[in-house]
Amino acid sequence: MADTIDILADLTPEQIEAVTHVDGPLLVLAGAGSGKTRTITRRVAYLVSVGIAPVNILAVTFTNKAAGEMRQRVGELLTFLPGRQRADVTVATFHSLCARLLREFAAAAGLDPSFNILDGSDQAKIAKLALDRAGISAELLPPARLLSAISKSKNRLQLAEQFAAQNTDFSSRNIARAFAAYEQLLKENKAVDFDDLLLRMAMLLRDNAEIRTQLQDRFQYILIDEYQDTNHAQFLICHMLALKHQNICATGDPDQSIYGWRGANLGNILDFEQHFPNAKVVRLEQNYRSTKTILKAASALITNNVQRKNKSLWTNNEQGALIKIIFAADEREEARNVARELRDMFDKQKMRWDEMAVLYRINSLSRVLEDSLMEAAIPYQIVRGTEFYARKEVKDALAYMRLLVNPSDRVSFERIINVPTRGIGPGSVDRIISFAQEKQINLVEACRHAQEIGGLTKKAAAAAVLFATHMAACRAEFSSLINQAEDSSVENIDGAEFSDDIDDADAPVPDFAADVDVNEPFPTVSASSQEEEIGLDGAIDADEIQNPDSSRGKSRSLHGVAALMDRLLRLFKLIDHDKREAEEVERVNNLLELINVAAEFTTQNPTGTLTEYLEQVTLVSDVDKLKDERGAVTLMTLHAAKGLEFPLVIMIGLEEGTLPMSRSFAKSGRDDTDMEEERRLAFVGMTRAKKRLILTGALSRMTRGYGESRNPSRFVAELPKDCIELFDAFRQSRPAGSPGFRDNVQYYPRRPQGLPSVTPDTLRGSTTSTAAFHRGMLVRHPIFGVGRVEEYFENGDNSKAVIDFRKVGRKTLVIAFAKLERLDAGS
DNA sequence: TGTTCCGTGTTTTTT
DNA sequence: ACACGGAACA
Repeated sequence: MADTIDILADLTPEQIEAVTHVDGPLLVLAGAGSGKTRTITRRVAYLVSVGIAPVNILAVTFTNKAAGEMRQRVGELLTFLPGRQRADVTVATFHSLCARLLREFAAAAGLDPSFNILDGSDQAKIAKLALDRAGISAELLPPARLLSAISKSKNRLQLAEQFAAQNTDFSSRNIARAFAAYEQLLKENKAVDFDDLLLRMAMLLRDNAEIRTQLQDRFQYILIDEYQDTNHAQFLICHMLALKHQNICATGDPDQSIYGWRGANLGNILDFEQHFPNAKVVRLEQNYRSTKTILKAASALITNNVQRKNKSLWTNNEQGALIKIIFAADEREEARNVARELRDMFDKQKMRWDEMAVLYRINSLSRVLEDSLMEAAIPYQIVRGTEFYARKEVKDALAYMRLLVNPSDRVSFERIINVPTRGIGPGSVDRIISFAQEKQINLVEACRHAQEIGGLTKKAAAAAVLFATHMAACRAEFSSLINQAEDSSVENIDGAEFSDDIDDADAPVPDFAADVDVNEPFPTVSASSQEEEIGLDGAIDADEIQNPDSSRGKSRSLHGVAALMDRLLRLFKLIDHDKREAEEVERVNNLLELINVAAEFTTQNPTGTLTEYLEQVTLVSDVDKLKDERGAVTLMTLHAAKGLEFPLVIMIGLEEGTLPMSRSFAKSGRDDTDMEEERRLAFVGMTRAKKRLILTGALSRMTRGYGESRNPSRFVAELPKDCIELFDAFRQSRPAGSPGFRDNVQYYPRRPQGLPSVTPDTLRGSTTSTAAFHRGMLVRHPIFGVGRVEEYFENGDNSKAVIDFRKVGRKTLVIAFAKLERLDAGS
């Protein structure tokens, strides 16, 4: 029926073996860069081509981005199928798959189908509350330690009770009590954490034979990617799903296991053949990605791990350049070295910015780097922890939606009941919450009856009632989007409950709200048009928002979640038009962007509910949002880089204490499991590089304000001498026993004092006159956008200006390199 | 009640 | 050095 020629085109014999193995367990041990993604994608297509129904195929990936890409590629390969069926293959991450199934089987899992999924910061809040409730001080048991203990326990499918039974020492008894309080709080909030998604799914499969059989028959062919990073709960889930039909295909690479700290169990992949007898094993050892030099160095490094299955990667690629190793005096100089190397690659090797990446062990290392990249006018994008969905205004807006779906969500309620400030202080909030608990009603319901709550000020009570009224209005208007919450609380709902006519009668929009034009949507902004929306005086034009695009003819109307969000922002006045500071402009832009995300969601998912939307935004990770941004260097952690590749990779912070991290130093008498994971992390980083690899470090690094002296990483010393060239800033002798560079040391030319780090070559093309700047004038920077000059220091070629950029805040720039464009004369 | 300022802890890595 | 939470003030 299908064109299997196409599906098997340009695959190696080993890859074909993996692709065409249809029935029975299969383990694909795929070395770095061995074409694994391609192999499993083709395998899905192959299964369909031999007549297996797409609905019976489940592919589990590590990130949502990987899932999206696979869905797309599989779709492209399945052109022989009608479009409708192409989308029937389930491609998901473990977490999103479990979330989906737990909603489907909520009753059996003992969950409310509209449960919230807590993100990291919500989890931390709950942990603090739990400690509070259990009467344990945060210094006796730090919230982070509690959370890690809970997470470990849940990975083993143990809840508070079993934890208490198994651990009886003093510290564990405290943890057990806090754990129980934590679980109680989750229940009250109708919330689950990330680990719960896995644990509850595993328990459901274990305890409910009927559902287990049903899902086994639904997912007859299962593919699991990045199998080396699965934890015990995930193992149990795939094991139970695959038990009946035994068609499980696991792919992974033990040498790339870097999530042991999160409970990943290397035994899952190492013992696959014991778990699934008669498993076929295919090894992919040819590397298509890197040069011989890079591959040789990475292989040499990983050979130092003892707990390891031997494996030899090889490649037909060119020999390639030596790996540069550059050590600097301190982290600022290291950052300048990085900027110069990037610039060189761009200027001399004609490499595009988006072909380069800088990788580091911990997020905090990106700070200095950003400064020097800005100074050198190198465009970059950062994939990091504090990003879009962690922004306060974004979390606030999402909390409104969560509360709408789930009026018992205390975390969201506490977050936004007084945002924007409406006179309901902490005391009033406590009273409302207690009232809700007493009367066994949800929090929004409690607000509706605020007049009956003793101890509230008139203002607070009125505000609470109004809040409830607005919530009810939204709920009514968008009932078709929100239905799941009703499902659980109302028995045998008839359709009329959700019909439109109930809106006005049940929950009228209060009159006073008429001053907000609730029917006029915000303009949706695309990234490119955002700049235009910002007036030169630094504030978004309120009229632009209120009367969007009438002049452009087509007035776009918002649908689905985007429309709901738009309504929420207006109804609850989440955008303050009076504040006209740069900060507020950014807030507004973030919220507009959030509307865009919602609109996008509705486009891709026309029948998507609010719950599904919220789930998506909670489960996306940083890497998922990594855009293929043309013309920007990518900065990210080594963990985030897994699965990616770049022609040039620069790894920074190659020091003892940073990579490897100091906590991984072998404790006396223990094995060095942690150290081996650090080595794998370095291995993953190195094998991301296709053409060029540069490793850098600093001999002194600022930590908590003061400089600490550092030694070069042992991993550098483990690289074969004929693969590397050393550059060393200083002749300093190093402490005995530290890996040193006594042989063949070339010295990096030191930068003359007082000169900027970037070579004068970079000045070519810059036509900026340094004399033309003064306080108050508006300028545009190619990367940071528009800003106002706050201070200007004239100093010849080294003139600097402090500029307050609307988007990125205040920066100090060297005029000669910053390529600033004058916008007006200022005032 | 809301805002500002100061002292404290904080840095692994993430679904 | 920085961000956050608590205390003091408006």
